[in-house]
Parts: sequence; structure tokens; C-alpha cells
Amino acid sequence: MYRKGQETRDLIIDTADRLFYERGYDHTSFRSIAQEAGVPSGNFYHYFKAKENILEAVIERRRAMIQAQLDIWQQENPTPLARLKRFVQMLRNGGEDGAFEYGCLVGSLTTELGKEHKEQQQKASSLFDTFIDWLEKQFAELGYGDESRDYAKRLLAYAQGISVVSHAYRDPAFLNKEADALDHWLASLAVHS
Amino acid sequence: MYRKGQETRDLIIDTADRLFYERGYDHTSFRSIAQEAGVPSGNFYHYFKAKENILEAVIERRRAMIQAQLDIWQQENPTPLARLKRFVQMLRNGGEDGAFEYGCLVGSLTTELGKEHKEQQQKASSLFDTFIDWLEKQFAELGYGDESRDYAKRLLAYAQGISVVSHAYRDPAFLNKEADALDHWLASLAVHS
DNA sequence: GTCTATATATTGATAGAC
DNA sequence: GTCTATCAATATATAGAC
Repeated sequence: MYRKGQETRDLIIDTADRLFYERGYDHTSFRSIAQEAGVPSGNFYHYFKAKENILEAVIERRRAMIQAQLDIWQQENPTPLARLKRFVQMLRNGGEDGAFEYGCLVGSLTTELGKEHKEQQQKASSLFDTFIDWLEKQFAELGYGDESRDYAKRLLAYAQGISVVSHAYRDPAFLNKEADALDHWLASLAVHS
Repeated sequence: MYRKGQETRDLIIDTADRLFYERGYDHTSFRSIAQEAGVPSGNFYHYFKAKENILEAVIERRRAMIQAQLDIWQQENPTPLARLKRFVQMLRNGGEDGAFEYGCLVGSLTTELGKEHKEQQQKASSLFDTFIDWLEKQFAELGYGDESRDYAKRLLAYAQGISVVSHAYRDPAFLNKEADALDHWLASLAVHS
């Protein structure tokens, strides 16, 4: 089938993105990406000089996706508390992206890369910053000054832990219960003057 | 060098335990274990019929280690609050087992196995139960009835999230700061009547 | 029980025709 | 830009001498 170059490149990235999430980075071979995408693996090197370059492209793709989502949440929710609760809402119903099945899209990648791909881990970890920066703005609007970033990191960390445990037990109910608990915590923080 | 059979088996498990933690399960080859342990890889199949059997032995080894640690904490701390704080203390100073460098011993393994070794993941996840059962007892002693297990899982989850984020950023300071925050939370829970 | 040698499959990566 | 064929390295696993 005929395809323009950019389309082929995007197709490789899209397929790699999904497989890296479902199978992990090291467990996803060129052949498996090639098979699912319908692109011969020998073709990859026309677009990427090595596997780690595919990973970089996938990370940048996830960053754009996350930022777009945060922008929508920013628009759709009028108050900082509503925005923080929208972040927590992401956990409910099994996690919007299948967190209970495959773990967090960012967290599981960061954990894997931290073992034997430490240079690449830094790039993946920067996806956390995208969330933290946005959460920090919300806490700042609630009146927390220098503490805003600490609260942002804490909320992200708690969400990560909830994702890890629900993934370990394959238990979506835990996600919902803990999302409720985080909502209560946020409500108590919002009355801060 | 001469070695009794049991010693060789233990040596393989010890070495695999460390390398699985530092490099991840899939990234640790028989050759690397053989090299570090000084045991030829062809020798492994006298003790384990496959790689996943080494993993099982490593998991059981970690379970025994965790249970022994919990027993000591139980003895050394007179009150349930002190015991819960001892659990949180584990996070401080980079994590007693190098959590900021390699992630949590249980959590990082569970996350990896959840992708493409789901049968083995269940066994690894049961290590969480060892912690949760113990934490649940402490909350029960504080007077929390049916909620004790929920609090136990929540505390474990938050500790996991803190570990994931500190590992992502290679930031031991975050572990200390968040340990303080968990201590405050526990202190507020302890006044429950 | 211990060791060397090796089988078989798969990996990331290349070469070169079209 | 696309594709086939293939390389060199490495993986788990096995066979068989000692």
C-alpha cells in the first residue's frame, strides 16, 4: 500500500507507543512493531537510526498528548479545585488509559528505564514535570505559595502509588476508592485561606 | 572451588536477587548471574529447570527477608504508632535498600512483571500482602475496625508512589520530605479514639 | 554435582536491489 | 522510500564428559 513518508513515520511511532505500553520497552522488538504496523523492520532505519530514537519519539508524542489533555482540563473546569479533581478523576474506572491493566503510561516506563536505560529515564521522567507544572499552578491559585510545588509532587506521587498497587492486584475498585480519598484530601486543602 | 549443593543453590539465588533488583528481571541473563556468582550457567539447570524458577526462589527469599524485618520492627517498637512510623522510616536516607537508585524492591518487580509475565506478577504482588497484613494489625490496634485494611493499603500505596517519583528524579530529598508528611498523617490518625 | 561445548531462536542493526 | 536478505551478538536451554 502506498503511504507518504511522514505517515509511515507516524505509524511506526503510534504502534511503538502502544506496544511499549502494553509489553514494555525492552520486550517490544523491531519485528513485533513491524508486524503490527505492516512496515518491514528494515524500513525503520530510514526514519530512526536506533531503537532509542523510536523511544524518544514516543516520549515526545506522549508529552504532546498529555499537554493537550491538560489544556482541555484547564478550559473545562473554572476553579483550581475542580481542575485538581479532574486530575484525580483520571484514576477512576480502571484508569482512562488502562492503568489497572498496564500501569501508568509514564510511571511504568520511568520505572523500567530506571534500571538499565538511565539516560532515557530522564527524558521519560520529564513527562512527570508536565503534570507537576500544571498541578502546581492549581495549588498556587488556591493560595499556597512556595508550598505549591510540594503539594503538586505529593499529589502526583500518591496517584502513582495508587496506580502501582491497583496494577499489582489487577484491582480497579482500589482506584475508585482511593480517588474518593484523594478528593476528600483536596477538598480539605481547598479551604486554605 | 568446592561447595556443597545447597550452598551453590543459595549463591545463585543471592546473586540473582541482587541483579534482578539492579538490572530488572528480563535484563538479567544467565551469563551475567553465572559470571557474578562464579557458577557456570550450564550448572543452573541442575537446580532450576527454567529462569522463572529462579525468579520464584528469589521472590520467596524476599518474602522471608521482609517477614524477618517486620518481626524485628514488631519487637522493637512498643506502640502501633511507633511501628507504623518505623515503616515510614524505611523511606528515609535514600531508602534502606536503595529505593531512590533502583526503585522499590517489590514495586519495581511487580511493575515489570505486570507487562509480559502476568503469572509471575501475582507471586511478586503477594509480597505486598506481607506488608499490608502487618500494617493492618497496627491500624486495628489503633482502633480502626473494618477500615484497618483500607488504611494499610493506602499507606503502602503512598509509600510506593513516593518511591516511584524519587526514583524517577533520582531525588533522595523527596523521600525524606514525604516521609515527614506521612508521619504527620499517621500522628493525626493515631488520635482516633 | 560440576564443567565445557553447543543447539536453537531472537535480538538490534546493515547492505543493497528496486 | 520500500523491501528482502542477512549479519553478528546474545538469549535460554541442552548434551554429555568428568
